[in-house]
Amino acid sequence: MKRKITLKDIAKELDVSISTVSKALKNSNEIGFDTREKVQAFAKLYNYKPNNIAVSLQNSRTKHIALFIPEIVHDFFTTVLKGVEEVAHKNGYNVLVCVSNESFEKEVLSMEMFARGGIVDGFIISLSKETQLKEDYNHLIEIENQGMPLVMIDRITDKVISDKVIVDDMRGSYTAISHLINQGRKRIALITTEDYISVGSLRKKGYKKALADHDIELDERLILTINNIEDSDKAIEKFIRETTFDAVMGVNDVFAVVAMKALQNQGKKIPEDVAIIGFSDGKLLKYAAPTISAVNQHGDEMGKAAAQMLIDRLESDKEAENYKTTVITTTLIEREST
Amino acid sequence: MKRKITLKDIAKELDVSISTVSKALKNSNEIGFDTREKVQAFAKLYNYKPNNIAVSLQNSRTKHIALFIPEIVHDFFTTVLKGVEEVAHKNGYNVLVCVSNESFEKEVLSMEMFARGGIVDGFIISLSKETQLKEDYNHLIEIENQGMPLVMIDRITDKVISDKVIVDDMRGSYTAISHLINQGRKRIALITTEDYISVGSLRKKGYKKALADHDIELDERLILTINNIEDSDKAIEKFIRETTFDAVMGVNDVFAVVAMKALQNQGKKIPEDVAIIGFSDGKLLKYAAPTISAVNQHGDEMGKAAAQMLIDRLESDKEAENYKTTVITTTLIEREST
DNA sequence: TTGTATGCGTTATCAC
DNA sequence: GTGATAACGCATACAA
Repeated sequence: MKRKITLKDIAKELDVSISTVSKALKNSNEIGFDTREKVQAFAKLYNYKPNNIAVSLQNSRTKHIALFIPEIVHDFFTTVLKGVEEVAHKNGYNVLVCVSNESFEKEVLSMEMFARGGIVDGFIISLSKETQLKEDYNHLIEIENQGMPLVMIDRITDKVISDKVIVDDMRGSYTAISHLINQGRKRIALITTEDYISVGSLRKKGYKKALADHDIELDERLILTINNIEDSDKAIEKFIRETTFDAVMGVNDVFAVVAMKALQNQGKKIPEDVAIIGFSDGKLLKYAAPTISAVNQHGDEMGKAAAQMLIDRLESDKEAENYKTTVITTTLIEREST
Repeated sequence: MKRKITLKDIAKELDVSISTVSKALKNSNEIGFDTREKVQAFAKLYNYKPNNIAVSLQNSRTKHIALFIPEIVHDFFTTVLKGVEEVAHKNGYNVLVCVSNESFEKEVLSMEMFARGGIVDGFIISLSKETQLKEDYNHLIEIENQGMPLVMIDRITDKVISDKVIVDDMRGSYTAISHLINQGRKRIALITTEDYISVGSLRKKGYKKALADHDIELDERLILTINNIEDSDKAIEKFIRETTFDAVMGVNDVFAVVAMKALQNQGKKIPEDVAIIGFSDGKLLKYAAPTISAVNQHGDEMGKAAAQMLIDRLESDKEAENYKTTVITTTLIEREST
């Protein structure tokens, strides 16, 4: 194990003091030109890099940020990660990823360990399903009490005051449904998640508002609420067998694509018989046959925005407050299914 | 900013020395029972957690590992990340993710910074395309020279000696093609990447060997090499327009699904007219219509294996050597397209 | 212009 | 049993 070279090593080798080396490497003009040259040359030669740990201990900042996502195998969160990583690296920060797997416990334990251990400087989190169900946000509040910046993204809660990045879920949904209505669709179904999932509930609201604004009566039988993701496929198939409609929106990509398959199996033509729209920025809808229209959430933009907000907090010495909520605008991607 | 509580704080509060507190918290029986109780109670009350940075500085181990992936918006790497994260956390390690974006430069710079800065204890890496093209692996060799463990995964190189986790690409491809042949397919096309991508070239080998072993003459015109991922869609469509075959394998999920769509647009029935098979563990093939058969690479297993190998190296004090290559077996998932 | 001393929070060694 | 001290690698206030 080739030990890493330290200031001390350079100092000894060049027969100067450690602090001289330290200053020389910072090009401080406290140090004579010759010494500076000499030290810098030597450091370059031996490829000296300051030990991050020591620097961190010194100023108690790790230059690491944590990103908590509920589930990685989900195009949306993947793009969020990509966005976060990009902005973080650009600003000299590293990203620690924690996949909560929708588990409250993992979210809480990991968060506490990251926070109290001084492992990261701040957090970006998209809440786990379980957390949203329990409505227990003490771990987040605790983070803030410790003075650590926190940015919530996508799956958020109003119970915690912090910076937030969301998408205009309600509006996106509203626009999509309006689009379907304007195309002449009358009976529009919705496949959604249970209400405790913040985004699902907002999308349902947008759906309802669009219907109301266009004087279409709400028919609760056209709304399918998936409570168990495991057998969502079966639930959707059953729903489609038993319900008739001429358009359907899924609050994510899988719901939309599963619905389409079920409809096709029933001999329905897409989009002639039934129009379909989903939520996603991923490949699933883009490569479906026919391609499926989507409300694009711009996960990468959200990730970038969140990272930037967090870093701004970290770099500013103001005592925080005046928390902001950034709303990323969804865009409707029209494809063959509508 | 509520300062975090330290040993010193506890010591002062309880009027004992810092080292007493330190030992008491470790339940050392050097310390009297009463003092231990008292200290531990106090620590629990104030939720004391040792400062990781200080501990790291002490023993020069961060308990962080870096995962380098070329591209995150790719189901395979996503599942790898999931696997790595799971095993890492189980063993008390955190995962720093770096997305190289297929860029040699980003790979090298990030790697050096992680290594020389003492930010992580070890690396798991899947090489960027550019790195494989340049065949410049000095950064990896440098890592090893510094005595830091390195595990290469999936996109690897023989030029660097280290622990490796791969999938039996050649065999997976061989099995898939043989399967097609046994079904009576005669003209089997292959959509692949350029040879410098290690896995692409292996999959092509498996393809060729399967043909040879079944006495089918190789027709180079049935092989499409995608050199620019950007316009792969167009290249595939053109290929399909100009070439006739009764089966096709794509070396990833996108190639397979794009091929299917192009074929369907031509009025071909899947699988009656043309059988299709892809490489992937993601949703894209699973939710296609018809569902597409796949060589499952088990990204999560690979990730888990890689993380375990790395951690084993880190926790063992042996002077390394005897590097291992773990081969994860692919499995053929038969779906509707074959 | 350079060097000394101190501290960041721990752990470990050694003395009391 | 308990505590003082040094050390990890660096930065910085303060001497010289």
